[in-house]
Amino acid sequence: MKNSISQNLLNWYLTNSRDLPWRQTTDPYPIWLSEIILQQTRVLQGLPYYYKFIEAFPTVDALAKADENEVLILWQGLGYYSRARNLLACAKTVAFTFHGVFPNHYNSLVKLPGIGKYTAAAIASFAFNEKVPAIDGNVIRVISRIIGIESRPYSPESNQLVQQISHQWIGQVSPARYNQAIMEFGALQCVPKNPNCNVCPIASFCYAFQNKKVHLIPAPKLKVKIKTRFFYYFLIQSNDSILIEQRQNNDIWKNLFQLPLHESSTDLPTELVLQELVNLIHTEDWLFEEISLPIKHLLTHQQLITRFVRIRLSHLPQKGNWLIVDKNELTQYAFPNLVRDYLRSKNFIEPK
DNA sequence: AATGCGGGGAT
DNA sequence: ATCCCAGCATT
Repeated sequence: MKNSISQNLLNWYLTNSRDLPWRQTTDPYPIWLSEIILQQTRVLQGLPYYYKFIEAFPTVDALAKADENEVLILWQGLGYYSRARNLLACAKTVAFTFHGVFPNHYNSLVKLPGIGKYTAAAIASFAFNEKVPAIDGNVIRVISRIIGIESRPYSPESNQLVQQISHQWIGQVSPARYNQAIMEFGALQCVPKNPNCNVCPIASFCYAFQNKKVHLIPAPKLKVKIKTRFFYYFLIQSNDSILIEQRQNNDIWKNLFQLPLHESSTDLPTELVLQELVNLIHTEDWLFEEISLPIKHLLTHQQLITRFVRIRLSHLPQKGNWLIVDKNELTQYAFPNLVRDYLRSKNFIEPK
């Protein structure tokens, strides 16, 4: 006998699903690519990136031959850049170790870089119809509300229950369809805030709706404390060339490029900022042009307060990992949004 | 089990 | 402002 809730979800999906490019195929390459792009990312935000990647790299073998900066340039602006680095690492493994053929089981997929439990289940079910539930934020919300899981999402109790229910519901229907349907249901109908339960086909089975707890389930995540960092970037120009450097530590924007930076944990007066500039370039022979107002850049877990200092000097010093690049070559480097937007505002990079 | 990692859209 | 998104890797 078919479980009525999963059957309702599939029926709902039939008439409410979006037409998305990676849903028209069982080829694991576009499915994998879309899943990596969509980790912690809304479909509408990821869609243009998906098209860019498919066009630049039509196959996993083509992607495997790219160099990392090339991939980061296409990824620039999407965030969580370890996804891009792992995307390339995974492509290389598939292309060179598995001769261009994706593993076709969950247990093999989950070992690849950048592929965790959710993504392995998504690929295994969408491409190979393996019966493994893909459990993402949407699924946790939908199941929590229907069943009435009031413990915090991702807690052991919540995980245990969601797993159990998922296996039950995926049992009698097409695994690929079921996973698509419940996620789409969470993304479009059972949304986090103010879902329209009046048109919900499952409301009569829903614990949260029946008990007027839709706004209480799932329980809110714990808040993380936001750290503040002060960045002072130096646009150091000589003729049409400027200095850039690659970020290398285990920190935000790893492997992306930026301008020479001084970082501080406190706000600094302009004199001190200029003193730090002198410490960096070891010369007093420069022409101050301007210092920008502080620009606030919000990340999930920290806020950056950034000022850009623009100077000119007669010739650019070489130091550490600094690169001297012509302004016409800047498109060959991947920058964080913050830096790219500033370079754009100064016409070093063409407007979008 | 907790933490770090981006950027943007919806409310 | 606040929440959270087709999560993963590291500690």
